[in-house]
Order: sequence, then structure tokens, then C-alpha cells
Amino acid sequence: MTASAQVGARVRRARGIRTRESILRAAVDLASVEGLEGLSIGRLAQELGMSKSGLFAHFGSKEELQLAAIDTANEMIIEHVIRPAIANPRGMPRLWSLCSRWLEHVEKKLFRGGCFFTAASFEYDSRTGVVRDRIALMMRTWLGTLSRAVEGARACGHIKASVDPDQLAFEIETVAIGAFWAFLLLDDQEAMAKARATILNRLKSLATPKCPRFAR
Amino acid sequence: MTASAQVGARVRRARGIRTRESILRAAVDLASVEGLEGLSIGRLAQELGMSKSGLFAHFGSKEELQLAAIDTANEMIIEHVIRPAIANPRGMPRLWSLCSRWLEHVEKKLFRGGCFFTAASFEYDSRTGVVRDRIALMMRTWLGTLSRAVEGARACGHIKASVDPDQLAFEIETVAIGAFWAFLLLDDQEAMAKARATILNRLKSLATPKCPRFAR
DNA sequence: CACAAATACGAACGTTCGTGCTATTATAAT
DNA sequence: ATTATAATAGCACGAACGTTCGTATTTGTG
Repeated sequence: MTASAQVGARVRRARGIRTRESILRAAVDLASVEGLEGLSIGRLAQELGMSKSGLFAHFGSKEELQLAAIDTANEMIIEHVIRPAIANPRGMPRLWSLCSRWLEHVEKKLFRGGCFFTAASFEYDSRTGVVRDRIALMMRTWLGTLSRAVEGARACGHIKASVDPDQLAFEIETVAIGAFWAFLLLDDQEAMAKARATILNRLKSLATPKCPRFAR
Repeated sequence: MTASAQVGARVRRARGIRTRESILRAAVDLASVEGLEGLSIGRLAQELGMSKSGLFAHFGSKEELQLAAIDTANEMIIEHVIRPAIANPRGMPRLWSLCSRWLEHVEKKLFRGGCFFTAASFEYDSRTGVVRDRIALMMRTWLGTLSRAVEGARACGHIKASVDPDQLAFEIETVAIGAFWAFLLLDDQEAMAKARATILNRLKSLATPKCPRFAR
């Protein structure tokens, strides 16, 4: 197959990709509310005003749709949380931005049902299979991103050298999950602000004199 | 209706109540894995070797089954976590036992799928209706129990008077949820032990000289 | 314009869902 | 032992589920 033929094929598939993307955007939103298992193809097709079979053809199975939805949600996190955070200078500013935006994506309802990955985590935490594995992978990757940001702050001398990056990353994520829980289930309107303050205090307590001002 | 007729009716209903209880025990286990919405009557009947309609007659609707399952899970928590904890002397020992047993119920798999209420929390946190309301009520009640134990410890002079019971209760619950997440989804075998240590350290940091030794 | 590929649709498959009805069995009181 | 009623089973229902298939429509390219 020549390069031009590949390009031709890619161009020809342009429309399919576009609708596939719109399907996945809706799927992520729906799944964040109804759960990845509760997500149904008929319901999704109805919401998009298209046929069940037409939608189905894009994925071939429900499981593939679920996996694609997870990937889409992940890309949304990269786009709205990680990428803008990475734009900040390395060290504490970047780390704090990562934390703040991770909390923000729930407040701003990036996903209709709150945090897609937290919901998926607890939906699949006692199952087996590729869907569970993919969710676990995403969460490990996210923890890794957080951990590397901590490591970066340590390398910059913004936080004490004694800090364990993995440990602190996990602590931060725990505070966030707790906040999501209080905010979404218990309707605690101040939960997110309290979590932001908790993380901020924790980071400040670890900061060195060399650390620049990082929270506006 | 006379009193004896009521007693008679109650006795007559003995068998029904027994099977109802066995249904609910299985329902709680199944729901802790598949979710309260994924819990299906046919599947449950099959697991118990009884007919769908026979099982259904005990509840009248799926929603009633879900609510009854929530109540049953709650009673299991009271039985296996709260009651034995309350048996400890008021103050720090009782508070610590509450924390430790709350973590323990997941390690010991009181529910097949880990923590019934944490799973249900994140399944229903962006829905409306009586099921969600019941789950939220249970979690608020649990937080209240935890908070009252903190208050008791403060009244005993076991922890500093400056401690905010609601705040500390929430912190403890957050650590627990984070541990469940790491233990169940990420297969972190040390997550529960780490959470136990985290809470223990936190409590010790708040303890007064008057506080008795409380962790074996 | 014509052709071929990509895309979407409609209908139907077998299964399972929750939920009614009716009949049958089990049980406790008389 | 008879009887009233509680408890369970059997059967059927309409709807929704994921999935398959053949056909129609749209699309970009030659």
C-alpha cells in the first residue's frame, strides 16, 4: 500500500471518525452518570439521533465501546488537566496546577457525572477483564504523572528532599477522591474548596524557602 | 386486630422472613460486585435456586429490593463494625476500634466486592431518587457515628480539645476510601496496613498524655 | 458522471430485564 | 383433619439488551 493510498483512505474515513468522536463524547458523559456497564448502545443511539446498528458498527462490541470511552475520557483529562498544568514552570507551580485542575475538572463538570475515573474505579474494582485492567492502567498512569510532578518539584529544590513522590501523589489523590465523594454524594458545596486548602497546606508544609509563590 | 392475632401472623410469617433474609444476604454480596443497578432479580433467583417470581414477591419492585439490600448491608456494618467497637471503653479505644474495624471489614471481605457503601456511593453520586437518598443517609449516619466517637474521645480528655469531630471523622473516612481504592483497584496489598498506620499516627498526634494505650 | 468504498439504516435475532397474574404448595391455627 | 393464608412456582407480557445481516445512502476519487 502506498503512502498516498493511506492518506486517501484516511481522508475517506474522515466522516466516520467525526461521528465516532461525537459518539464517544456522548458515551463518556453518559457513562459518567450511568456507569460504564449501565451505558447502553440503544440509549446512546437515541441520544444522538442515530440508529443502534449504525452506532454499533463503529465498535463491533460493547466492550470495545467501553474501552474507547475510557481512552476518550483519558484524552479529555490530558487536554483539560494535564496539558495546561504542564505549561506551568517545572516544580511546585506545575505540581500545584496539576492538583488544582484535577479538582477543578469535577467542579466544572468536565464529565456530566463528576469524575469519570473515580466512578469507573469503584464500579470495576472487584471485577476482572480488560475493562477493569484499562481503568487500573489509567489510574496508575495518573498517579505516575502526579508522582513525577512531585519528583520535579523536589529536583527543583522547591520541596524537601525527604518527600516520597509516590507517597505524596497517593495522598493527594486520596484527598481528591474524598472531596469528590463529599461534593457529589453528600452535596457538600465546600468540599472542593476544603480539599484545595488541605492540599495547599500540605504542599506549603513541605515547601523550602527556595519555593516560588505558586497559588494565586 | 387482636394482639394474639398479630403474634400469630408474625409467627406464621417466620419462614418468609427467613428466606427474605437469605435473599438479602445474597443480594448484598452480589450488589457489592455488580453494583446495585447491575443487581438483577433473575440472576439472584438463579444463585439461590428459586424462581424469579417467588423472589420478586418478597419485595414488589426492584427498587424495594435495592433499599432492603442497603438496609441489610447497614445492619451487617452495625453487627460487625459498630457493635464490637462500641463494646470498647469510651474515648480513644472505642474510636480506634471503630477505625480499625471499618478497614478490617474490607480486608476480611465482609462483602464479596469490598466495601458495599463506597461502591454504592460512587454508583449513585450523580443520580436522583430514593436509592441515592438512602445511600447518602447511610453514609451521613456512619460519619455521624465516627464523629460522635471523636467527640467522646475529646470529652474523655484523650485527644486535644481543639479537635473538630466532624472534620476528623471526614479525614478518617477519606483515608479509608483511598485505601479501599488502592487495595481493590490497584491491588496494593499494603494499602490497608498503610491506611491503618496513617490513621494511627494522626490519632497519636492528637492524643493527650491522659490518653490510654489503645492500639495493640 | 460514474464507480467504489465508507457509512448508516431497518429489521430481526435470541436473551434478559422487571413485572404482573394465576395456580400450587407449605404451614400454622382451629 | 380441616381450613385459611402465607409462600412459592409457573407462565406470559412488553421492553430493552447486545448483536448480526442485508440493503440503502452518502462520500470522495478518478
